[in-house]
Amino acid sequence: MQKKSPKVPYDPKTIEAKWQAKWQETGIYQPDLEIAKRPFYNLMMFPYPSAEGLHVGSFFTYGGIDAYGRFKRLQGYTVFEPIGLDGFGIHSENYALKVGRTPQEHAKISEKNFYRQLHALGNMFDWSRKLETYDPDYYKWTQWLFTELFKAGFAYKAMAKVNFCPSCKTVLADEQVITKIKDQRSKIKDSNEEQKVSVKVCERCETEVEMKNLAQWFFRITEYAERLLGNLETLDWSQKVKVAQKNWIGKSEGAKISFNVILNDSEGSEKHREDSSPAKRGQNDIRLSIEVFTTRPDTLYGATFMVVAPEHPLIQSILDERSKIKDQRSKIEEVKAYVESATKKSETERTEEKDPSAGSGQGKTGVFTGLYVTNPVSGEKMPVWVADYVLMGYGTGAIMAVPAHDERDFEFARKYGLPVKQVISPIRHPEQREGSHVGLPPKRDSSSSPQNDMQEEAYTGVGVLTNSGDWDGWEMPREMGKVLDWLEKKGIGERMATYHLRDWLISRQRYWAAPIPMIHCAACAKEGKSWFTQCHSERSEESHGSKRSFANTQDDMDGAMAGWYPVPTEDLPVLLPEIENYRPLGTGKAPLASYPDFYETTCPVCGGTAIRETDVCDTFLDSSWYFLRYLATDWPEMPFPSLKYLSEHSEDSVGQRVRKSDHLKLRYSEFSEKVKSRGQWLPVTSYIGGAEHSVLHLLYARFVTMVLHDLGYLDFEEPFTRFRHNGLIIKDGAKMSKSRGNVINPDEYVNKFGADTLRMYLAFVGPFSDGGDFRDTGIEGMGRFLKRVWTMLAGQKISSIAPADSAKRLLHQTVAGVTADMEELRFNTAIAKLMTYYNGVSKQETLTMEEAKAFVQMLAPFAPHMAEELWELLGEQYSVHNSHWPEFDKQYLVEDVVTVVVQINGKMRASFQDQRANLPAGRQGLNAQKYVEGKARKLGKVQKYLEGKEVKKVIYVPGKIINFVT
RNA sequence: GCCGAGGUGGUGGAAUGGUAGACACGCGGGUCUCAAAAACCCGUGGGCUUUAAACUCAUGAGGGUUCGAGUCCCUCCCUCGGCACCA
Repeated sequence: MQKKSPKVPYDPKTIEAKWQAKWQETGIYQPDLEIAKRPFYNLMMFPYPSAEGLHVGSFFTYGGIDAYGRFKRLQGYTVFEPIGLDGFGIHSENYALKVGRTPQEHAKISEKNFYRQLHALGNMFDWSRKLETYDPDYYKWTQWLFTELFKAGFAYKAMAKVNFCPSCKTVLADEQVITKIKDQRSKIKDSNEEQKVSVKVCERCETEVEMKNLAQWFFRITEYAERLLGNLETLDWSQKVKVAQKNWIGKSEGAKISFNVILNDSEGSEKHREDSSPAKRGQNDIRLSIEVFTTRPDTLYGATFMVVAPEHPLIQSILDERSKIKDQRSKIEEVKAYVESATKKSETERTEEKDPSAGSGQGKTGVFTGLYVTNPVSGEKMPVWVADYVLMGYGTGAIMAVPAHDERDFEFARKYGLPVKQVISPIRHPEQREGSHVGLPPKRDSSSSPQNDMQEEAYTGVGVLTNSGDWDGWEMPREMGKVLDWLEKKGIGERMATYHLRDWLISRQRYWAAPIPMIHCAACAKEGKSWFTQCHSERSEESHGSKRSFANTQDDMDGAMAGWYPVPTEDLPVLLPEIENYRPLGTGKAPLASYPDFYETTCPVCGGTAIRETDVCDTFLDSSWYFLRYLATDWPEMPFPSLKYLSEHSEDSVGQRVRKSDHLKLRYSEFSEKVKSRGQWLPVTSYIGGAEHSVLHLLYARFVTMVLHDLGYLDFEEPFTRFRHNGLIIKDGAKMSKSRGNVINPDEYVNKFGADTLRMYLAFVGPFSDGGDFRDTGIEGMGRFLKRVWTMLAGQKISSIAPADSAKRLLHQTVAGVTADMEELRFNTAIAKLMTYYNGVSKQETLTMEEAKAFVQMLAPFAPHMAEELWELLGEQYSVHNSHWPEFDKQYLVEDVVTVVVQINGKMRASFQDQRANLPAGRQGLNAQKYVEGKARKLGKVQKYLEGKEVKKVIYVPGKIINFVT
């Protein structure tokens, strides 16, 4: 091949500016959302605009996702690739505070910086449809979403023990609290030991969270626990993320069992009962039993005591009654003191003291309440204890303790000398060993012999029930169903599942977020009026006659939500006012609570004075629906393409009730077709983002989509058909952040090497789904590669003749390999194949047009600017991104099908088949003869060992059977 | 403790059960140059060997299945991520 130097040297700066301008000008990345053929919604998680701007990690992620989108585009899809900013939130607010600007001012600055960097990256973003969550045109609909959730009974305000970050001065959702293992000096006096302590900290600032009792807004995400779990199976998502969600939802199946409280064991309560009027007694009867949740109802006969959480309401009321009895007073005081101290402790303290793995002292604490319950199956009397190892927030807040078969109960029983009763005896399968279809052998065989009640530890393995009346001999857990049936038949218990998932705590006591669009009217509250009593009926059938029955929450809502009204849609958005002091207060109140101008308003129902909610929304609400908004950023009248919304708000909808709203001028006939067409983009075809959002954003987005579906606004219930996670680029083993001072700004690399080189380098350096530690050794190598490609293609005479067969084979094999890699987001190996291809092609005598074009097309996803320039130099029409991904012909993939047979003395000893096409990339250039011989040698070696003979020769004929002559 | 993902040269990392280390970085040598940089060419897991060929040992450790194992199975060790008094 003759090397000619190109007329122009490779100048990424000029090239990149030129093509970015041209893309913008021609609008090739702005698909018409209403006539798109083969729509492909290529979504990436929009960035949270921090002060430091994008770092190389974002280039790694966004560049990779864009490469995938461009690949899809070249495959003939109409790709919609939007971008925006998730700009509300603490991070920006803190930064604004630090530099003494308002968040609004800061947002403007960082917006400019982010969009500049995102432009420089050269992605095929549709810049005509960007959005920012702090834009009133956006958060108007975030607020609308809140009100819709409220109206459907999914939002409620309640007192709850919530996580509070003293540094961020706001409450946090459960999902925003993470457990950290810290090395800490022991808090125990006179101990200087370093010990590992697990601490609950704020996800953002890693400050240890406190528990506070505050009135907060929640979303009933728990209502959807079962569906969120069940649907996971149907989703094409990274396994990793599915597992994380499954764990977070944390379903355990078991039974709810009622235990009757024994009241006649003391005169006092007997007397109390006699005093009671029949009506009051009826009330008492409800309180006379305590429900527990257990996953091991089979061990019910082994339940020897009961433990309730310190916060358990039942215990509180029973204590109140008992305190009337004189001789119980000291007991009561003891219990009260315990409950008080336990509830005061932080979650961390509670677990810290009792976590045996933390190495600290004698585990669990608790006190006897003086109460007894009856074991419903054995009839035995069981003392009721209160202990903080039982959590109010899980199950029913009360457990039946089966010390023989539960490690925690065992520990507690041993400490307080409570009885232990063995009811499971391990199965010994002597001859079952082989065909055993029943699970595992007992975990510990050394430990507890079942006959011995003086156990050393709890036996939690499988086994057969003993000492259990009718149940004796049933095998657990295989025959658990029999136990449940039995309990349900007798009315003692019923099947029940509990979930780790808690309701989504949505309110925040900060400033830079969407105000919660709720109004509280004290006058209405007094009269017990609420939105549910005043406004609900008028829209109940049409709006909420969905699949879900709202009846169960309805009653609660009427009472608990007295005085609360959502801001009417036509009054949205509730604008976030620019206030002077937006610093968080730390009092449990938000900054807006200091601004009467903001919160003073009138009641939408009675017209009296009322107060706005001053808490703001969790920013995860902003991001839970943004992918819907991208499709309607040009529609101020509608949150997202939704026929239901349109029909409710249009003025001339056929067969629909006409709604008169001054600001809504939608015409049904005009919009319905558009809405339908745009709806074809949903659900999102491909979503790619960080795995760190497994249980935050991704779960919330699923929840919100499900609600919108059930309310009729969407016709699908899962937002993201396919989700893949990208890896995280870290620096020196830690996440990049300004506080750590390890942020790598991509700007300098873009300036020095160009965006193409940086994109390609980042994509090449490691697997997309893993990420890794950033280092720039080797980026020059990628620069060299692109320069060489440039030199070859820009300076070379391209021959118009068809490539030779061997060249064609190399090309088609590369195309096949790269195509497969792109589909699976294996960008690093795709690029390696392109480099191998270059190495092969650069040694050829001539480069044909077919080869050059295909090469440029395959390069285009990674180096989009340079590919455009080369495409032009090849004399092709703008744009390479409008061309078509190269095809490959299978006939070139299968070079030789060889069957190798090893025969010794005419007897077949071994065989294998091999197709050159199936060889991995690096081996495709190998000489077939050599390859087969190499394998044969190995085979021969084995035969030599077996037969003592030597393989002397290999006969190899392409496409034919090979015989080894011995 | 439970769940998940891993452990391959000096480095990042390749390998549908079929020549382990593709591709790249780095390093060594060379061409060009007064010299350097750039560019280009050659080499580059260990052992053995002047070189080459050939041989041989190598994918955390140890077993197993197979004609053949980095890949599949079992046991163990280690690293990273998630969850955790969840009844």
